Amino acid sequence: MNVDLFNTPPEPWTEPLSPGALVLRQYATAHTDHLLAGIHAIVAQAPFRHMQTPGGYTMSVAMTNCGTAGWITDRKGYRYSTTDPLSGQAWPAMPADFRRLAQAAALTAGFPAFQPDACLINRYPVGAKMALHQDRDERDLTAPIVSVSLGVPATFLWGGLQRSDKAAKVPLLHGDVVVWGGAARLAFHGIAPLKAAQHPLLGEERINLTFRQAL
DNA sequence: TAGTGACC
DNA sequence: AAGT
Repeated sequence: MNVDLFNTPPEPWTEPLSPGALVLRQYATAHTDHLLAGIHAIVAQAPFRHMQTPGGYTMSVAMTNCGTAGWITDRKGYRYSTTDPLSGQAWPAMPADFRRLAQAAALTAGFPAFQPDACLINRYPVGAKMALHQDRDERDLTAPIVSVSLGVPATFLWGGLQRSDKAAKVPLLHGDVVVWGGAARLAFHGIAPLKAAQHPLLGEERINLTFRQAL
């Protein structure tokens, strides 16, 4: 009997999504306590808020940012801003270990030059969703996207380069990391309405960290 | 920032 | 419109 089976944390494993896109299962699991502590400190400086879309609707996902730049949306459009519109101050700094985790994940996925300067923090209450969209507000589209899932499971919608392409449904669990770039950089993606569930660390919510090289 | 396509 |  191998006692180690019960004491060794799970090794991360990798699942290809499409050319240029990879799911790194459990990649962040060993660091989630630390990530959550960092998020709590960031949120104390830059609280979650429900932003408006250019169409005038309020997003169901609550957002904040850390890093040199933060992604924002309002009636005027989508963009990156070096300041938090709520405070007029710079976004909280990106913790060094957040950045290292994102860079290590990018390296594993074949993007050794990733220099993230933006970390969008999305909080999904039960029922929150994100419609299919492309991440296209970044300056250098050769840099990948790194997405870290925390809390209750979600269904990631992974589409193609055309909005009309059928999206695959990919379950994303606490600690999973998705990296996409290259041929997949402009793939449409989203999140299905969050189903009610309980997570030991996060209760009824999901938090997603999206690392980007924005500037 | 709109123009689409899906659609009940 | 990262919306319904």
